[in-house]
Amino acid sequence: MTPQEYVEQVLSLVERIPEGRVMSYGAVADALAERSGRNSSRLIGAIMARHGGGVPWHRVVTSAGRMPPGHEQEARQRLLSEGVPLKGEHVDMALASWQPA
DNA sequence: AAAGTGACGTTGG
DNA sequence: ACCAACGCCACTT
Repeated sequence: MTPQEYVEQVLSLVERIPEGRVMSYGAVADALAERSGRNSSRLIGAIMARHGGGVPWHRVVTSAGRMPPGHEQEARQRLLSEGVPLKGEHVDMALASWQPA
């Protein structure tokens, strides 16, 4: 699978994250690991940074529930408005974390 | 081909 | 609970 195809897989998956739920970068990488032969949370971060504009990027956070550097404001507001359980400044991963069936 | 890079993850202080 | 230091790994130069 070419890098471009992988990008499409990642974006497709992010589009399937339901409102009010989130996935960590690592969880996205894990979910596509078998299909893609890749498993790097850092790569997901890079992909979201460059190609995340058209998908619900705010539903992808760090494993600790932190939001992307430089977009904390925007992300927090969007998450709040769609009912993602927050715990102070971070997402309550125990409640919000989702993974595909 | 080799070195640089980073919306990460984990661990130890 | 917060942060720095590492580890990591696939992309980019």
